Amino acid sequence: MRLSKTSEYALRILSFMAKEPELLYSAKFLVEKLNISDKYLRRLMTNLTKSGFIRSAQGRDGGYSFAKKLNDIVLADIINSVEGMEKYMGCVLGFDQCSDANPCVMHSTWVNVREKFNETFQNKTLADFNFDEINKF
Amino acid sequence: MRLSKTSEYALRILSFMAKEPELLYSAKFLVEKLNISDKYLRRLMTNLTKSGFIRSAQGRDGGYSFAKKLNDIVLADIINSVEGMEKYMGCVLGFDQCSDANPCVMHSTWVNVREKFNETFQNKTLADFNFDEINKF
DNA sequence: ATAATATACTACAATAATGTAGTATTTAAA
DNA sequence: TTTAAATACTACATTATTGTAGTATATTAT
Repeated sequence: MRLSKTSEYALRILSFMAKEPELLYSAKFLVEKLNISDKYLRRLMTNLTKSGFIRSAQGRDGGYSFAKKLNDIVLADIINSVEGMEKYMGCVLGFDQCSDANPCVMHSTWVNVREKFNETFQNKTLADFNFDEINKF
Repeated sequence: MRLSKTSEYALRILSFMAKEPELLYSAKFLVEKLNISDKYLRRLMTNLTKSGFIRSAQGRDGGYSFAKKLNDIVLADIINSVEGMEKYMGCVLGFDQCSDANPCVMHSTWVNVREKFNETFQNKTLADFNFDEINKF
């Protein structure tokens, strides 16, 4: 029930950009706004660019902008691009061999919770958030 | 959507003991069965004893047994005793200041997922698992 | 040309989480 | 009284995650 900083940051960056999806955002500007260290953010931007969510414009006045429509950017795909959803889909008791066919005692209970997460992240895109409401972050 | 090893182990130990809740389990036996290092397990047992889930019988032929009825052992309380549920209840974007009153853009979506986890762990006790089924772990 | 901004590396530092080692003491069955 | 098994510490080792530093090169508006 917690994502890694890497996943948090990736979502934080893209959801921030999604508020004004037509703009071009410099790494410098994002660093100032999002409280993420410069090098860490740039490393993530490289991943997100390679994964095709954003494109980079090099040279003076360059920066990053969306390479896809917001409704084509699925949250689970963002996680996958920076570290992989599987990381979050393991057995609650930590048994590697646990599966539907070979379940631990808490398997069905946990699958229930886990699928709520998975479905939400598979079904939500960046277009599904209402940026007009008074959201501070 | 992932618990720490500490939480995993605590649940692993207690759910193992719950299969035969009347028995006394030595630390040595649990270590052999559960693939958790000796010192780490003992440290956890001390926590779980202090929290009142189990009691320790010292001396020769000692070990651990339940100090409560299984239906009084709530999963969330186990997590709380070893590290705290709050750890799993934070903002998905990692904003400390994010709250119902002061939400991030993904707040309502995340609360939805988070509460599924929270409710499940607040409502399930060790008595709610069917140990008669063919669960390998 | 210069300046701002990007890419692409490599390497190291700091912190948090997990795991291991050791030593001394207490308890209670046999 | 001996012994197995507990408590209660302290300290260190390993690994993973997160964060920082530096250097070299490419791109494009001005």
